[in-house]
Amino acid sequence: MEENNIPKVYDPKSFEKKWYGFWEENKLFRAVVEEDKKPYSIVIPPPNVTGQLHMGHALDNTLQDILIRWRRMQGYNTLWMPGCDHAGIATQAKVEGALREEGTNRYELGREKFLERVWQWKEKFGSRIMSQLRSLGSSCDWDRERFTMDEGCSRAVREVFVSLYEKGLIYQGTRITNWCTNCNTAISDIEVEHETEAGHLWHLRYQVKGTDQYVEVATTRPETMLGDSGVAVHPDDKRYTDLVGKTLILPVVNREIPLFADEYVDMEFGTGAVKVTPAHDPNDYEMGLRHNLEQIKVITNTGKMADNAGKYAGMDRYECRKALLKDLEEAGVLVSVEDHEHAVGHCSRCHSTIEPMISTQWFVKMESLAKPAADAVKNGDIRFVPERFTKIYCQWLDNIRDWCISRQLWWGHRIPAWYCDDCGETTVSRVDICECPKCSGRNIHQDEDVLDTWFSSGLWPFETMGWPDETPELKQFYPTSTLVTGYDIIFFWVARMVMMGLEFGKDIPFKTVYIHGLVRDSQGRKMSKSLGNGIDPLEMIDKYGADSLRFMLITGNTPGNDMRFYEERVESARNFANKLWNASRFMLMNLEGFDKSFVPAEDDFTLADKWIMSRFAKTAQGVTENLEKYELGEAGRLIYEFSWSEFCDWYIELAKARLYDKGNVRPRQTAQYVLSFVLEGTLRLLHPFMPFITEEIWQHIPHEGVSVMTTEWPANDAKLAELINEADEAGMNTIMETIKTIRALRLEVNAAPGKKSEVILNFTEESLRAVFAANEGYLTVLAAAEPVTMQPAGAAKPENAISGVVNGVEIYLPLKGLIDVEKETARLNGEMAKLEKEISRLDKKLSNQGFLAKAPEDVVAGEKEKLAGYQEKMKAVKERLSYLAEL
RNA sequence: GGGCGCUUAGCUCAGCUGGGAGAGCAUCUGCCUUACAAGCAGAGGGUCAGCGGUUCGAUCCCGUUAGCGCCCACCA
Repeated sequence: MEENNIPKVYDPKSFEKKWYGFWEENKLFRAVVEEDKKPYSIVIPPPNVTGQLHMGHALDNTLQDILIRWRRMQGYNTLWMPGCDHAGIATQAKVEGALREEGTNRYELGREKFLERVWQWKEKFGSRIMSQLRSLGSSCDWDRERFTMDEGCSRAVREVFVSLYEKGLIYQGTRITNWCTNCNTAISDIEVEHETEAGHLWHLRYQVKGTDQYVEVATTRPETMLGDSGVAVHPDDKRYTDLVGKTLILPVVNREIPLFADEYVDMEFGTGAVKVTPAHDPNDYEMGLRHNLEQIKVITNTGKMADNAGKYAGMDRYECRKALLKDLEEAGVLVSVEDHEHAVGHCSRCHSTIEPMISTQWFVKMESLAKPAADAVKNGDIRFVPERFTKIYCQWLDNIRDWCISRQLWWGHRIPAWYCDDCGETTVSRVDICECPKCSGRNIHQDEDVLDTWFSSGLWPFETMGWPDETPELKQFYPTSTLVTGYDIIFFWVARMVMMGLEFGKDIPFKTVYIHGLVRDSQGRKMSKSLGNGIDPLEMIDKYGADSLRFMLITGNTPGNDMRFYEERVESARNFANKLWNASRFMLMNLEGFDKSFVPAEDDFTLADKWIMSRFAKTAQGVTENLEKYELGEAGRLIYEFSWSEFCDWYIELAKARLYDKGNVRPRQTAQYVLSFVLEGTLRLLHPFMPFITEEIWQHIPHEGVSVMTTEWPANDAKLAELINEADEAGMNTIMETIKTIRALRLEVNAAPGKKSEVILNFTEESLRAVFAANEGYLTVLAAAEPVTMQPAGAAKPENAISGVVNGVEIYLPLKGLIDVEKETARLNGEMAKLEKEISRLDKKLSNQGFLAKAPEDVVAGEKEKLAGYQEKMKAVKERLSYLAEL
């Protein structure tokens, strides 16, 4: 931005990359441990290396960057730790997809070669993501970039796994888990999404052995009958009392199965008799254990019918259902079918229907870990913003079940367990072993499975700081200050981090959890690949600049709520940037002769100077307060309003006269001083929100220091408070109100824009006259008022004029020609109606004894003042009306 | 079956410890006024979802109803 040749339009592309490079070269994001400095730290929610950043990431990282940049300016020693997540199942699926297109698959490739491919993928997308974060402006300490599968994280994972195993909190078990037949792996409970679906309830009858009697059962999944090993009824169910203990013949299969009683059964539902399939239903599994039933697995890991399914073997589970139902019907076993809505579990990754399946998996015992994690939030050590997420978090932890952590995948942290083929011993070890510690046999092999991705993400806050070593980083930056993330991963990630942090980090992992919502499309739909409604943040950055995107994402919505993405709103943020750009351009064009050392004396300042500085001080305070409350949107809005509606719309206009009058040096220098002071301060306030444009402008206007990002946060300065001046603000407000009224009146009479209007002001509040007299020029410049006659309240009022009134001032625009009496009367009548409404409201309020007795004094005084103001206006309006009536 | 959120201007949303509503976009009227037409100056538009309650006073607090959305949940 050279003074002679300042681009007229804001062009973010011309400088965003440049400044990011500048910040990095100067190591301004670098966090260095300095024990005497107060720390502020954030660990990034590591984006998955599956692909590229979406709008949700843009929001998440903008929020973090604002907090980090703000705290940095406040003088904290800030650390923003960046990195990526290996995202086991998701990334593996991506690479497998790529292989499929090449006509091969991971089994053909083999484990080792496959993993090489995934690492290649990781390199490509990991660096792409990091470069996208840079485009957004994220001020991460890149020298510390981590990956959940790098050496350090792997060591931490190993340590935690073994340690939990030694404590008896990790165990291996063969039991029923959620199985995704498509991903071909077990998944944890929270990876199952339940959806209500319209299905059927098929009623089947099972013959009681050796009799003509039948027991009717109802099922939503008839194909599982092939694996039935019993039928259960409630012990109190009189209908079945006589039959309990009898044997039934399972149709088609002709297996003999027991009819038994179990409390679990709901007598009200269906027929009160439940077919029991221990191998394919969690409840049946439990009943099976209680009654020692056989577990007959009739569905394979890939969703086909198993060999023991007789003629149905090899069929897909749904094909089998169809075929079986036909057979059952023909055999007269199918009694009836009714429509039935029920919740069906789906894989959160691929959305295929989950099949409960018995398999051997590793689990974490959660109870003893969950309790302290819930307590940390209940007792306030960790705070959720917004607060309502506390309940959601606690409810989950209070009802937690064991966590299945093994996955039948290749991409991930391999489970550090070895099996001895000679003696059968299982060894869990911190280091790889090649010999069985029990029998010294060398016929050992490592567990094939890998850990749930969230197992390593759960260690993120301390594993990235060097744990299990006791590092200076841990000492200074752990616990971290704030965690910023979406509500969708509170259970997956936040809760796990708290549990792991308390258990291994020996402290909570973060003090505040700042939760944001989802970014949806303009119709409120989730952005997704399949819908094709996703909007690429980079595309928006390319079109409008990162600052505009950032500003759009954090304003106009409230913490924890979803937001809709409208390109129009990015455009409007861009317009704001452009406004700022031009304000700076204006200043630079008028900075000739600027003297850095010049400091105005108290009486050099005009009313407008003092007013804008007071407004700036209040804005700085308001912004700070809102940032402290995590109301980033409100903070951004305050800056927007101040810089546009006050600084640009009023102050710049008012400063022009002095700036253009080059012969009058001191007033001109004062205007330059104030302009520069306020603009520079505003840039600092805005920097966390819009880092690029603020740097670009700041570097071109008078400044001290290397970068705006290392300047002091304005509200830190105690002197700022001294700028606040209520009396000057009040005086200026009256002038502004007067100007607006004159503008409206001029429009009313279609005054030619270029022509001045004569204005007569009668002051009912005499003290205002001096204020106006000293600043008469404001009216001329901003309201085209000339000449302006100022007189006391009692002075004669102009006859042929239209009028307006603000508190303390009656305003008259004398007209050369005749006034349109009818039109003016109508206008004033409208005015009067509004005033009457207000006055009667306040009258009523102030004659209410209860109000007078119970409302706070200042409120009563305020209402009285308002009433007096309205009454005064009313008086003026009525006078005018009666005057008009006489014409 | 529990729990939560939302309902405010035509649209999208603010309104943070109760003193009678704001922004952006859209609409209408004037303006190419030497920073900015990505702009300037004006204007219109809302019984703050319905009903009850607390209070001197409710968009805000409590209860309730309705609509929408989300989360949790092992009734076949």
